[in-house]
Amino acid sequence: MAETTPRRRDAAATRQALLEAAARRFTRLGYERTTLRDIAGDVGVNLALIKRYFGSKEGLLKAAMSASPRFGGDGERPWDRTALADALARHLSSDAWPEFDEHPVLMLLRVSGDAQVDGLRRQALLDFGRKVLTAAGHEGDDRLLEAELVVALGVGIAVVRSAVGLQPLRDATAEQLHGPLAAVVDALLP
Amino acid sequence: MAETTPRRRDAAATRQALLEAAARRFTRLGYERTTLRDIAGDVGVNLALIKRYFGSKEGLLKAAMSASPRFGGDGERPWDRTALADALARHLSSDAWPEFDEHPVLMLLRVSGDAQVDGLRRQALLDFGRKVLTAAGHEGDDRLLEAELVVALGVGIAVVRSAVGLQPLRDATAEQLHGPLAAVVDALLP
DNA sequence: TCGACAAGTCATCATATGATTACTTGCGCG
DNA sequence: CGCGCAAGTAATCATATGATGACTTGTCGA
Repeated sequence: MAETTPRRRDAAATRQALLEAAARRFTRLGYERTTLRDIAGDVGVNLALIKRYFGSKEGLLKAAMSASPRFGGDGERPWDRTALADALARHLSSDAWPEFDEHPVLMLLRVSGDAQVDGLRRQALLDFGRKVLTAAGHEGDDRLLEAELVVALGVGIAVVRSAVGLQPLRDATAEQLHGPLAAVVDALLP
Repeated sequence: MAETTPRRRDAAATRQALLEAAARRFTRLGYERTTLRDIAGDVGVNLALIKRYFGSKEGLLKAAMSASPRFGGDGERPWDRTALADALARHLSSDAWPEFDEHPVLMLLRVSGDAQVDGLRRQALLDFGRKVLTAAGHEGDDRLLEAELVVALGVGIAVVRSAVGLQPLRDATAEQLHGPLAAVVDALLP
């Protein structure tokens, strides 16, 4: 958690480091249990800087959520039918997130209260559902419920792995998850 | 939330009322955001009583978690294969929990930190997984991963419904859920 | 070189909240 | 009736934490 290079007065780098430390703590501990002091401490910087850059704790949260990676968000190609189960298995396996309590989805859930934050969270999951739907080759909204069940399964896996650490799910590899997940996708969105 | 009958100095009733108010708040808001003052206020009683009966906030949480109903816990008959999807659909539909943020499962998740609490939570989900397994007619542990995926789906549905309120899942009835859930169970535990 | 401005720190405040101890009051039993 | 005890209250403390405004210092351009 301590910084590696002393980071000589570089606002952009400091800002970035704060965002990362914040994301880690919000994800692991949730909003209330992470303190600004701890985040500042992680980065090796003074508490007051957070106010300078993000205005408030809520502001920091929003920034961290906006910067957080999303399911199949970034460089990832649009999924097709077979890639869907694949991507799910990869993102949710212990391979991808050995630190089982740092999965980005968890930040969406551990946090609440502010309406704008709720919006971010909601949008992320809506996007994910939409993505599932098109990956499965359904264009209309007639299978939206089923798509949301796939989303729910993804969320549930992340939660169960992290918050509860249930075996054998906690240590399942992408390969082990792939079969069952493909079966579920086929069953729900044939 | 205010009490209905004035409740004349009845320790048992007061204790019970505290447990219920606590469960509601812990479930909706999580551990940190619920305050002892608010719980005491709900019941119309002084803060110090909580200490008297439960020792501490943690103690109250443990008591509330132990008293909370479980998936297929109480009077419910052991499930068989067909009853499983049925029970899942019922417990997770908007029929059963129109107050979508009061589902008992959520208390398991919103809370963390203490080892003993983690144990309670873990045990509840383990029991649930075991129950799924036997309901599906699998005796050994060879399909434990699949059973846990069913558990994860249940958890995920509750989370998505409550924390995010995603449509159409949020308003799905037991009837609407039954088909897809039965399909998933069949796919995972044939 | 040096001075201005952004980057960063310090000290302090206000408040919410859990804990705790001493007190009061209603109820039932003899 | 009245007394003793459990049920309940009041007042107060300690502390953690977010917010803030005034201060210090490093860096970079002219």
